[in-house]
Amino acid sequence: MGNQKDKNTEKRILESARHIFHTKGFAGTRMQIIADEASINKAMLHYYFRSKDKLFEAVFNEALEGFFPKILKLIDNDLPLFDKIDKFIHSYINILLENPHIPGFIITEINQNPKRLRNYFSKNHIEPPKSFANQVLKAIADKIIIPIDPKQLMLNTVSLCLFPIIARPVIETVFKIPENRYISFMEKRKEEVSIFIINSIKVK
Amino acid sequence: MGNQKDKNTEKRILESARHIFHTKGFAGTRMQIIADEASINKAMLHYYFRSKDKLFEAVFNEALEGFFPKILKLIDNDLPLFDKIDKFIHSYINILLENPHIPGFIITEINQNPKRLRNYFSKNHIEPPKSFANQVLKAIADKIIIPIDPKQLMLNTVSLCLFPIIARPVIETVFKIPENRYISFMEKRKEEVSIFIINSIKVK
DNA sequence: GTCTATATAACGATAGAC
DNA sequence: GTCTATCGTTATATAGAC
Repeated sequence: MGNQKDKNTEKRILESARHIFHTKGFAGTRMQIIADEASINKAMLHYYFRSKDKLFEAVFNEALEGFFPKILKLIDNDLPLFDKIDKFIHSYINILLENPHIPGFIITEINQNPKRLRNYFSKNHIEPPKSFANQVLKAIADKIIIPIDPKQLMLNTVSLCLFPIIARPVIETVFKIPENRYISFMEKRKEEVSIFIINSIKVK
Repeated sequence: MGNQKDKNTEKRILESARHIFHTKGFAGTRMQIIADEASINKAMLHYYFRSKDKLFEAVFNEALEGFFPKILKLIDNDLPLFDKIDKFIHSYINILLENPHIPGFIITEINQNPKRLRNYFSKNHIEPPKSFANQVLKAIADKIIIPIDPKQLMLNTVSLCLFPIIARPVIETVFKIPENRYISFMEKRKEEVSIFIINSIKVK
């Protein structure tokens, strides 16, 4: 049926567009390449999405909506602080290994147009999680961890997980890690980062 | 004199090309924009650098040569481990604040063509610093620090310094840090990162 | 909805006058 | 060495047949 075919074509276009935009960025993407990868005609892209800008917007919004809420959810639970951090790191790196190109894509495009993210955050009422900050401050008051700015702790955790994903080819070259061993390097890293962070803040 | 004017023009072109390539990347850069910013004609770009590729190569190689050697030098000294790490973090963040677009530029372009960096490393015989790894292993043996893979320690340190520079607009939005307070946020961060790392590895 | 063919604009690059 | 004018290509986008 027509309806069925529509969906399949639109889906195929979005899949290809995702792949190309994520890896090449907006400026590096050619509509022809997306069409080729979807095994359809270039004109179909415009039939379904009107313009390159509109197609990009679909892919970009999808990336934002599939990423930030998922991550903020990871620290929205009642676990004790150390368990929460440990679980966050493991889940976060898992998500990153499944979507290795999303963070670099978002950062690159936001660098080109910072307004985009601010609009998204204000439109969807996304807030930095106060519950986590309060939990950290309470742990400090209870002498469970040493004094630390919750923002810096959060940023440290994200940095340690995210940077090796974004800069993978650079790190492979500098540390001479073969391409096929990088996944296991990151698997091992989950535990190392978790220990590293908890060690740093724990009162002994 | 002709010679004097040559140098000035070539220099002006390179300055503009640097700025545009660093912020927009290769695919996002237009020769016309570089010419406009240098207040010269587009034809001059080709007179001095033949093609967009050649001009890019000049800017890119300059970025590599001005960055990796400078950083590797920061850990090539006889300081005790904790002093070395502390000094590295302060100097490294200083360099990054002076050249905030270089790391993102290098990472983006290397992601498009990983061979480039491998060629640069092998051609210039750049090696991961063994002296640092040995110093870490000795500190572990001497029970000064807890057991940790030197590569992971190095990667952790770089991640904590570099990621906030690369992802600046994202972090500003997520943590609601005003643009004009980001520099002081990073200034403060120097000390926090230093404490964070040394806390994590120190035997108490 | 899907294709081919084509319009239109932008970009990199060159020719030629000064 | 510097400019204007222009060529050749490639990119996005549309028209029109099926």
